[in-house]
Amino acid sequence: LYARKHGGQFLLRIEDTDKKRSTPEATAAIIEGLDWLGLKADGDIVYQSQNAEDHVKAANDLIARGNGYRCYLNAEDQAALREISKTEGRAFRSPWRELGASDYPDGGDYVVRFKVPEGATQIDDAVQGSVSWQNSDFDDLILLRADGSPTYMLAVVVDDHNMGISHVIRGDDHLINAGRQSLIYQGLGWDVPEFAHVALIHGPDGKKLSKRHGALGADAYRDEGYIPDGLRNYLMKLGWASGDREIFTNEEAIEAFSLSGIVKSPARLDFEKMAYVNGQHIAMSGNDYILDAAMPFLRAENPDGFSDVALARVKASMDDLKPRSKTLIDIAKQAFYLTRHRPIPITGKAKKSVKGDAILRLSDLHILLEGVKDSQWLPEPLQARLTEYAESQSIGFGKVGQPLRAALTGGAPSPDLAVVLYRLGKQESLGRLTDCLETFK
RNA sequence: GGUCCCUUCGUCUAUCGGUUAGGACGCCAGGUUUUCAACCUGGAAAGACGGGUUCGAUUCCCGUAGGGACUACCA
Repeated sequence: LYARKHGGQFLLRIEDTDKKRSTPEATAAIIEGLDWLGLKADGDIVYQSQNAEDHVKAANDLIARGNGYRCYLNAEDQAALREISKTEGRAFRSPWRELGASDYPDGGDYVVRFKVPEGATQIDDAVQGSVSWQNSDFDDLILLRADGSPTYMLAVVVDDHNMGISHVIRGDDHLINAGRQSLIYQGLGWDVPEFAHVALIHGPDGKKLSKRHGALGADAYRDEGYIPDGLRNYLMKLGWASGDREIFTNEEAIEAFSLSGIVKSPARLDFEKMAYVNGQHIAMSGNDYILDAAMPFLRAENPDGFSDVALARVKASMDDLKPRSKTLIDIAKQAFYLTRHRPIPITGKAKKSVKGDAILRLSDLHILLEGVKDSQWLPEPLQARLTEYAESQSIGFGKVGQPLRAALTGGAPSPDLAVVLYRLGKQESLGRLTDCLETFK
C-alpha cells in the first residue's frame, strides 16, 4: 500500500540464503499466496542466492575498511566463548577481532565477522519511533559462513542497497536487526533506508500465532471461502486505523494508508470480524466474479452435481445471495435450495410443517400457482396471490408459508417465499410441490 | 537471564492535558418476520496497578505487574 500510494515499487525477493530451508515448494507457496491476495510485485522476482558474489564482495570490502575480520574459531571454541559471554551478560566477541591480515594462518576454515564499533546505535522507525541500543549489546555476527556463503544479515543489506530499497517495512521481529543492519550499512559507507516495523499478529487467545491459530497460508483462507479483497481489508485494518472507517476498496485503502496509523502493539485475530468484513466485500463484488469464485464451494455443497438449469438459477440469484453471505461457503449454502435435485428430501423441522391440513393447502396452492400466467410469475404478483390465499382461508400467513417453504426448499435456508418461487421458476416450483404432495398425501 | 518494545470495552481501535472516553466486530433487547440470514432501533461493555508532574490526567514522567520481539555458521 505504501509503495502504491507514493508511486513506488513493490519488489519481491526470495531470501533463500539458507539452502537447507528454502525449497521450491515453499517459494511457490509464497508466490501463489501473494498472487491470490492480489499483491502483485513489480518487476521480476529476485532470488537472493543469485547475488552471492555481491555479498562476498561486500564482506571483503568490510574487511578492507576495518569493519570486518576473519575468525578462525572452531565450533567448540566458539560455543564455549559464547557461553562465557552469555553468562557474563555481554555480547559475543571473537579473539580474532583485534588481529590483522598478517596474523591469518595459511589454511583452515574461517568465517567473516562484522566488527561491531564502539558507541550506540539509533534508528528512527516510522512505526516504533526512536529506538536505540548500546553497540556492546550486539554480537560480532557472521557475515560469511565457513563455506563462503553469505548470511541473511549481510545479504539483505547488500541486496536492499543494490535494489535501491528506500523503505523497509517488515515485521516487528526484525526490529533489532534494523539496528544491526544500519551498522552494516554504515560500515559499508552506504545510506541507511527508512525502517517501519509493524507489530506481529497474535492468535485469538493473545498468544503467539501458531498453525492452529491461523498462521496459515493464503490458500487456507481461500478454502474457508474468503475472497482476497475481504481478507486484505481485514488484515490491513488489524493494527492500523484511519478514523472510524472499516470497509475499504483497494483504491480507498491506497488513498487512506499511512505508516503513522500503524499501532505498535500486536493485534489478535478475530475470525468473526474477518468474516464480517469479507461479507461486506462479497456484497460489493460483481456477480460474475463471486459466482466464479464460489464454483468450487457450490460443487462441494452438491456432491452429486447440479444441472446447467440450476446453475443458471444461481447466476440469476446472485443479488439475493450476496447480502446473505459472509463467505463463499455461505453462498453455496444459501444457494442450496436452487441447486438441489428433485425430488428434494424434506428434513428436520420442515417435515413437521407438511402434515394434516397443510397438505390440503399445498394442494390448493398447486392449483392456484398453476393458474398464474408466466408473465405474472414475478415476486410481487406471487406475493399478492399468496397473501390473498391466506386471507381467503382466514389463516395466518405462517400456516401457508411454512409448508410451502418446506415443499420448495426442504428446509434449506432461503429468501422470501415469493422470491423463492420466482427464482425457482414455475416449472420447478410446481414440480417440487407435486413431489411433496405425492410423498405426504 | 539479558536487550528492546508494548498495555483504552471480550476483540480491533479513536483520543495527540479539559470528551457524557467515539466507532467497528461480537453480545443482549426490541422491530421486521414465512425458514435461515440480512437489515433497522436501542442497550450493556474500557483507560492494568501504584506513585508523581499539573488547576486538571487515558493522555507526560517513574515504578510494579502483564504481554511481545530478539538473544544461531535461521531468516
